[in-house]
Amino acid sequence: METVENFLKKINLRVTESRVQILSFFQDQEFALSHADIESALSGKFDRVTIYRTLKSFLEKGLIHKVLDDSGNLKYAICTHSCSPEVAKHQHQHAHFKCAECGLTTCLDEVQIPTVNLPKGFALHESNLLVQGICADCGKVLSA
Amino acid sequence: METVENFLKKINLRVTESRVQILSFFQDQEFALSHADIESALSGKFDRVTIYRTLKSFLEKGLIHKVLDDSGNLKYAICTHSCSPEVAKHQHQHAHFKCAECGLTTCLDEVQIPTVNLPKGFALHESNLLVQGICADCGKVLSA
DNA sequence: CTGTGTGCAAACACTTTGCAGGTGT
DNA sequence: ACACCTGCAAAGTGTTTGCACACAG
Repeated sequence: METVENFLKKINLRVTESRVQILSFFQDQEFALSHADIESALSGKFDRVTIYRTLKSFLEKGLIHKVLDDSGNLKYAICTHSCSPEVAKHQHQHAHFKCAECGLTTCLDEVQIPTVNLPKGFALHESNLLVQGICADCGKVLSA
Repeated sequence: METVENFLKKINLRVTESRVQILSFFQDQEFALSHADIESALSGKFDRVTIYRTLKSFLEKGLIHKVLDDSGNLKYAICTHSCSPEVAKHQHQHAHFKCAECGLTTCLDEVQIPTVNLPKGFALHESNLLVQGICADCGKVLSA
């Protein structure tokens, strides 16, 4: 078992209150989080700017990854074991589902993104698949 | 052969200078365009706000579709024949490639996005696949 | 002690809204 | 003539930067 504190140390980030709380929040959540989500969840405890900077350093260390959104507001989700921070340039193959009704975005760990055949000379870094629709919970409410 | 003017009439949009020029620009481009791209290409001819509103009405009419971007800035691309504006809710299955070096985003028409198996009760509306890497042109320059 | 992180203020960038006047049909 | 579209101004929202102080190592 790995504490959040040890995890931060391991990747050479100083253990500060905001990092611990934000990272813990990511671990508790099963949904992708936007800056606004974090800000309101930790309401008032930290400055907006600190949250921006914390997200940026987590991104650089490979702790979290971007989750695309069709509204233009990026979200972030914690990297699973498959994205180890040790590897500088690891391949991300992320699939996510966003519900148009409740707006929540979940990771679809089981979905395999096929390797696309790029034209000659193209190099692949990363693939992101965003599936949009209505989740089971919202579907029930809508049809009721 | 279909003129831009006739196309606009067919979908019940008034034929105005800004719509004609923006739609023509989309047709001429093989890349997805952001609001800023359009603004600078048509520099000064139209107000920023007009461009926002034009994009919005094109979107509503199904003339263009959103293209996801990992920078948070949405881009747009013209819908091909497969997205007819007549169909109110047509399935979009778009795959795009974005070059990390030049930043250009191209449609990958030939790539098939597999239908993902969603959990029970989930309804699918749309799938977007964004593949990122280095395009052939930038690859040459970088290795030179 | 030293370098990094934080909070505050301000700048900057992006998008939306209200309104008056102009234009397409 | 009438409804719709445009431009301008302003407000709203999201993000970045500079600087002084605080804190982790």
